Amino acid sequence: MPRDLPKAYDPTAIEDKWAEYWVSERIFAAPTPPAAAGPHAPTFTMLLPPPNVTGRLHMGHMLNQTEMDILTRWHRMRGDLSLWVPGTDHAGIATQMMVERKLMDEGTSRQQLGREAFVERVWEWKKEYGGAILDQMKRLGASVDWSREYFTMDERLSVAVKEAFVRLHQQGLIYRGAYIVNWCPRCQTAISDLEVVHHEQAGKLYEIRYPVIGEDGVFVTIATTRPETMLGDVAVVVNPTDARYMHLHGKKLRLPLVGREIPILPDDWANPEFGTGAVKVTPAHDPNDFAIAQRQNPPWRAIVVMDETAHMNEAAGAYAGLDRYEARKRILADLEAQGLLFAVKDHVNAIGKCDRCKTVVEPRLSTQWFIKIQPLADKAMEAVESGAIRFTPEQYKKTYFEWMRNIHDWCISRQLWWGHRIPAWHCADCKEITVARETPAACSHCGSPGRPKLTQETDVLDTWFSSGLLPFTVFGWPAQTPDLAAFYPTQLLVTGFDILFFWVARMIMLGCHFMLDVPLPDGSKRTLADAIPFREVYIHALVRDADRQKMSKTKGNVIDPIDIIHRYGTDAVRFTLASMASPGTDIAFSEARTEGYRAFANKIWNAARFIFMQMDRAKEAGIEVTRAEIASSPVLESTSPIEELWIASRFNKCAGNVNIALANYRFDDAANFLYQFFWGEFCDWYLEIAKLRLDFSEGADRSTATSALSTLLKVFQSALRLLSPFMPFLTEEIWNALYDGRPPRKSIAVATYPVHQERSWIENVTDDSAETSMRTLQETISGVRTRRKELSVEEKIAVSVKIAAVGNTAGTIRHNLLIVKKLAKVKELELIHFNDRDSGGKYGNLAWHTMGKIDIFVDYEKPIDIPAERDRLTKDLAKYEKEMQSKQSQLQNEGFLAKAPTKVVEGLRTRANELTILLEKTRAALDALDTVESR
RNA sequence: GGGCGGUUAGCUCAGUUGGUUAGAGCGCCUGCCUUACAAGCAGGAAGUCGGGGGUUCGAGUCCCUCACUGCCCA
Repeated sequence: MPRDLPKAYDPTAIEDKWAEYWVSERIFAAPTPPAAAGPHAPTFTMLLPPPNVTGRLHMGHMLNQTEMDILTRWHRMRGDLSLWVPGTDHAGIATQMMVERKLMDEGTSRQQLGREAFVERVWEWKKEYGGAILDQMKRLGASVDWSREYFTMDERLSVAVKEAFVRLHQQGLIYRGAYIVNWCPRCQTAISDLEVVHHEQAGKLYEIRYPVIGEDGVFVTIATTRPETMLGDVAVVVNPTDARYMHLHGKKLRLPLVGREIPILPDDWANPEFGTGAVKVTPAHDPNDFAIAQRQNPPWRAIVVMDETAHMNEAAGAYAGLDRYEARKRILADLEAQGLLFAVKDHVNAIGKCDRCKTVVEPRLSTQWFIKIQPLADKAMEAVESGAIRFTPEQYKKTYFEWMRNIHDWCISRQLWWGHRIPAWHCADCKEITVARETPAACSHCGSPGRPKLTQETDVLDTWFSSGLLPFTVFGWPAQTPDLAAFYPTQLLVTGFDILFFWVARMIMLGCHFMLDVPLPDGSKRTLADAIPFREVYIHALVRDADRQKMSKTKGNVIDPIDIIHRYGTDAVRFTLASMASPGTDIAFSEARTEGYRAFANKIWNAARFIFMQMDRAKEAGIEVTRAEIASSPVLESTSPIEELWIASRFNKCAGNVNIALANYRFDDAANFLYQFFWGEFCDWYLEIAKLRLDFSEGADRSTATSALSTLLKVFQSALRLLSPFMPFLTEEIWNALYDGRPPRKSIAVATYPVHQERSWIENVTDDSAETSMRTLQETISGVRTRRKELSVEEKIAVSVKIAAVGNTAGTIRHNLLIVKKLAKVKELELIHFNDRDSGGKYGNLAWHTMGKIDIFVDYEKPIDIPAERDRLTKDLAKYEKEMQSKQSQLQNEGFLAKAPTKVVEGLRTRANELTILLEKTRAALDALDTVESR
């Protein structure tokens, strides 16, 4: 491991190397704790929301994984048994589509291949391309346990899915029946409510006249947005209170174009305000109409007028074979010709499209499998209500309850070939269904032999059914494995709100349902609080582009994380996402910020270079800090140099803050604390001051230099550990280099995470005193620098300075004269007593800057820019006067004095006193200017 | 139609149970190649906290209202 690092940080040169190292060395493998060994370290377990096998890494994944990785690395370094389980999802529709497209290119189709061969082809496809997204994950440095990688179609998971289905069926929670479902005519399968996206579209509302039978020239005019479905009408309903139609209750209508007689019925669904108040009822093609038909319990049957591809079927008579939209045109033309099209009005209606392929969904009556969801939802609500599962941000709890309360039975069957085939067999003899774990030998109803008589259900299960089981199936359920005992319930789920219902809610429902039956490791009965799949849910926001636009392929504003990583490095991208990830707020991903954080990485890189240079210089002088010493904590005493006491104190506070921030999912705060510490404190002040002692040349005080270097190394390696979960690559590289390639652990990722307790570094000193003193020095140095700038003193020129300060402050400056002189470029520094200062007289010919407790007089022979100086002072004066006014009015307010806490009142008084001095001095300075001018 | 958010510096965002002078990054202005870093250093400017009203000694923060805007569900 060479210590001669290149001048500029080049992430590409190191990241691949470490990504591979972590995987090949199995740094992140979490072994099953031995069952008999009694209590083990606390576990931190998390499931990776499985990406689709067809997927490619996008910014959302990267945010999600960055957050999970930071948390996992944090827990791991804190000593928890940390397990992050990766895997992919077989994504029924998406994957099937992908392979079908390929087959089309080859001039064949899945129908030609047949089911078995097709599924074989999908497996081949998966083998070849399915690992792409996980390979991308490896590049991110995601600290998952690769030995536990799963795929939802794996044999062991398939067995579990079957088991879950059979149990639910036995429990009467799965039923099969003819209901209206969302049907995608392109995918040719049923899809669940959640897979339909609604959006508004400008459409038309057609008013059509249905003749009343037996009353010549009398019509009921119905309003519909989808006239083609009228072919399947079985009734017209009107609101029972609607006076316009009361006399027609029980009468019949002649359905135009078809000629069928249909009844007029009263039903509350009909809204007198909407359209004409009369609603046609097409139970086979509209969910509301289906509900009406069920309510009305009619003697007639629903009439399906379209086929699976949304073309009109033979029931549509003359329109058979037409596409639904073509049929609409023809029907409208025919109605018009017959004078039955009463009106066409503009109308905005919400239409549902297939989430996957964006085809307009056709509600369709078909036979499907459903889960009776209410019993599961009840437990799932209780789990959250009782606080067993906690949401962050909390507001998502409301959304969750809202959905759970209005939940509908879940259609879990899909007319696909790729997926978990439903373990049910149809009997050719008795038409009954046998549900079983294995292919049954005989029909469980009539006993007909399996082979020729029983055929397996062709439908497969919704992909989300299997992913909903993952929190326990990945650990071996239904078997009671040591893994399940050790790792269930998992601690946390990190995900986007877009799958709150799809996945999160279903995991909670299924977890609470199935795991309640699994006893706890000690054999006792499990309660709901331990049946839950995870104890916390952290929901992150959406990653948008820099202009807050949603990323989409059509807009062409998709940011490819891999591309960004190539340009800025993984660490910088991770840090960007972390720093912007404040709960509940979407992230407008800004390259400018990534650039800034690449600069941050570079800053640390160069701090490392500087430190290594010092080590080399020390070595040349025969001084070597041992690896063991670097790895230890600094030992500081009250006599230690101020910058060491200070940086130790700041580091402790930073460590404390970062830990607290992470515990609260405040990735943004954590990132900002680290940024501020490394750059604003460690580099800007500590390193600069430490330089004054780091002199290993002949004749220099080598013990001082050695001690300074030793502390520097210790603080630096501690800080690297603190940063590591956020910038794992950079810190790994530098940490290894720091130990000359022989670090105390295999990876910084398994080193100890700093916590606030390292305050014991400075047991003998109150850190506050160090911080107060250091603040004085910083203010003094900044004050001189500001004053130098105001006077346009060239940076190279060292100036003479007089400083007037009160007791403690003066003492601090006196004890650290060298620091002030070096950092503020001062050649002579004279401390004068605060009371001796005389702005108008003694030092009137010197420029000065005032800060309330410290007055700084910079001696500079160049003439003062009087107008500029007057401008500045006048501005200051106005500012102080304004503030003083508000302070005084508050201090004169009796209500305030009586009711405000003493601390606040005292603070105000102190500030008022300070302002008095500032005002006085500013006025005096202005007067002095006049004097100077008049000379 | 029902529900939930958001509006703070030029941009993107923090701002805890109401409390002293509202913060950060990027950008902007000025000056520096001070050998760890120009992906840098030093200094600086910039906000009537969406409008209005109320509660309070005190409101970016709590309440009401209006405007604009985003999302979820139907």
